[in-house]
Amino acid sequence: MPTALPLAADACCGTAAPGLDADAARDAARTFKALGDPTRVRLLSLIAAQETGEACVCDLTGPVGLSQPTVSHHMSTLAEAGLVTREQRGRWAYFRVAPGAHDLVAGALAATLAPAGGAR
Amino acid sequence: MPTALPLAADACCGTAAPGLDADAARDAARTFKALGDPTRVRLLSLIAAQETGEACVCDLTGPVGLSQPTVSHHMSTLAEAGLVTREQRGRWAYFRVAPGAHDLVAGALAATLAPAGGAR
DNA sequence: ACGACCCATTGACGCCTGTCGATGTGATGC
DNA sequence: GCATCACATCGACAGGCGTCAATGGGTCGT
Repeated sequence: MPTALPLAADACCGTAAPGLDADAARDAARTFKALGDPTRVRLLSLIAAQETGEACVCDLTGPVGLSQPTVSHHMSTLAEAGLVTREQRGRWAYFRVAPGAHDLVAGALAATLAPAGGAR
Repeated sequence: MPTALPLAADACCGTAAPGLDADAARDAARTFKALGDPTRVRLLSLIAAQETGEACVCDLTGPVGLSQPTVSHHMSTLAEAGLVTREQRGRWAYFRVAPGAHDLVAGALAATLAPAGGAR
């Protein structure tokens, strides 16, 4: 719309190094956003804390104190973010922390804090 | 509401290891939530990409293409999360990535994925 | 075959959040 | 002193998100 003026970048503003491009930022934010809810953090930690490394939904509704559809919804979010994997085994759906979950988050963090690769 | 039944946790649900407590989960989620927006990720990466390691608001409004109040609001969010520090120097406010920003996020991640400390 | 069970999906509701324009507060420069 | 600049705050609005009750779709046991 009609904001053609550059808004007076006078004394300040040297326009130096550009950070992440919009795509990379959106990607990193999507990963972080999936962890941006206390319930999801708790769900993920619950799964990680299991001896077997896996848990079904009915294992999780109790500890978090939420309804089954809500937990299912959160698990969908986590799965879509690539943080957990879902395996349908018979009647139950077993979730486990995705193998690359840690690297996924760590990578997003590294990309954010060291956009130039750290070696520039 | 007559829902006195415990909802029948029959075959499944062994109630095994408890993950993070609610407080720790809320704390970790708060950190991740601050990074859960593409704009904030970009702002953070922009600051980190500066040669001097610092940037003022007017350095940031241009690259992200948002209004000054919006950028200021996001910076407040990042500062409140402990990810950036604000230093008022004369007329300008210089932001830089907080010294412990990386550890803050990495710690939250570790707490989430290894609630038992990995050694339990 | 039928009921019981686990889970996902749908529809709806309230709150939180990202965004902007307008205004206020300090500091700088003439 | 007064205009100008940089930034924060306020008020308002739209969209997204978390939550639940109700329903549907597979699977196991009898």
